[in-house]
Amino acid sequence: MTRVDIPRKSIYRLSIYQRCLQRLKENDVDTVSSEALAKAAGVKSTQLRKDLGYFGPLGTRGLGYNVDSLSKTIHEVLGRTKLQPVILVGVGNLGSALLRYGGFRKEGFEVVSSFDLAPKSRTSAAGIPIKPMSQMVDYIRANTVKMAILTVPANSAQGVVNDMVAAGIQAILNFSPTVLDVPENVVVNSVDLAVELENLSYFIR
Amino acid sequence: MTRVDIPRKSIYRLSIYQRCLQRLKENDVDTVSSEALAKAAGVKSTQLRKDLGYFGPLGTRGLGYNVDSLSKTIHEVLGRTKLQPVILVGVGNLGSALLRYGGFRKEGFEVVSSFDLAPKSRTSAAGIPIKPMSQMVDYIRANTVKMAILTVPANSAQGVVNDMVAAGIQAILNFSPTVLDVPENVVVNSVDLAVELENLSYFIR
DNA sequence: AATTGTGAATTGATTCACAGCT
DNA sequence: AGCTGTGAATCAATTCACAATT
Repeated sequence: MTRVDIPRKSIYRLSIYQRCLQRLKENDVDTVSSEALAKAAGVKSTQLRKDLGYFGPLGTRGLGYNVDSLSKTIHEVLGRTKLQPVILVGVGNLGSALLRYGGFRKEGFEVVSSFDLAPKSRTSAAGIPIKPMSQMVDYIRANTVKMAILTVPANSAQGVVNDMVAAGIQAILNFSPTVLDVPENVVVNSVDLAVELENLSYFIR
Repeated sequence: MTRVDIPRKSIYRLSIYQRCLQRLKENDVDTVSSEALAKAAGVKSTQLRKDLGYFGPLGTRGLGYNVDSLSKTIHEVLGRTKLQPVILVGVGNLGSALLRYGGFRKEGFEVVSSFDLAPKSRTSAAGIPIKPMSQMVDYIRANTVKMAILTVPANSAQGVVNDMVAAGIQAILNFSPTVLDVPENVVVNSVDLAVELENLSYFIR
């Protein structure tokens, strides 16, 4: 079973299951049924089982899943076994908020440096270096950084992306309101706040 | 053709087409083929035509789509004909960054007020009122607000949601890292930064 | 007795292929 | 001649149903 034929949405849900498992662990629950976990994650139990099924039999029939070991397995599947360095590019409003929002660290990601065309200071409020854009490419190469968070204005996004991809970035979390063109070995997840709001507004009467 | 049987993903893409049309308009292009527009939006031309097809024949065979009128139609379809009031709940790091980030206004959304358990000041840097949480429900009712941006910690999210839904909120853009339980007439779009990163990390070698 | 794991059936979305306009 | 609009075909994801296992 190669990685490619597992639906991307299943991978997505794995992260959600992981978060639910964490909460169960905090409450000292050590076994959970697909029914219960699915409910917490907001999906059907059959879907949960199908999702987990891609990675081998992980549960015990008649009993359920061991919270601790399932959580460990998902961790491994997602490739989250060690701290992953990430850079953030574009220290404007949103960028600096994300730097301040320390929540990534807890999940195994470390924002090791940020970059901006015209840094207003040398470090962010949270103590993360803010370097001039001109140093980005060298930094990515020197530290073999594979992940980037992109919070630059829409019109400069594609140019920055070309540079980071050439330097070795393989995954981009894009907040710039634009469609990025990348080679197929690079993966992009886009979060467009205006699109999300616009989409919601369709559904209100 | 009722609203319900149009795929949600099509609605999503409408917003993206809209953005591309805007850019074309800025460049004084007045006609565009499905081929060209689809390329700009990063989708196949057949998909674009199918998406638009749900809302009637919008183009001219042999010619393409009129940029201006297509843009207007999408605007209407998305229900974005007048400024839509939105509240933001939870003025922490992320919440205050979003208040500062004025980008919504341009897209037809106005953050009319924000709420926090313990407001540190009466207005945000951008001049948006920050009111105590206890006033949220009355405010929603008094101003018939239908949309909310939720940026509270995970453990208080569900409680806040119950209150806002009871007061009349119909659509929620949720940044709290948790699964929300809402009645089916309420729609939630969740943006979970940690999940997005985790998902990306699966795809890097 | 309970609950997983999984082929088969179903439902949903995308793409094809081409008829129908301009 | 060119390009849209759309039913049919394909491809993908979800759900069902039940045998297998503890």
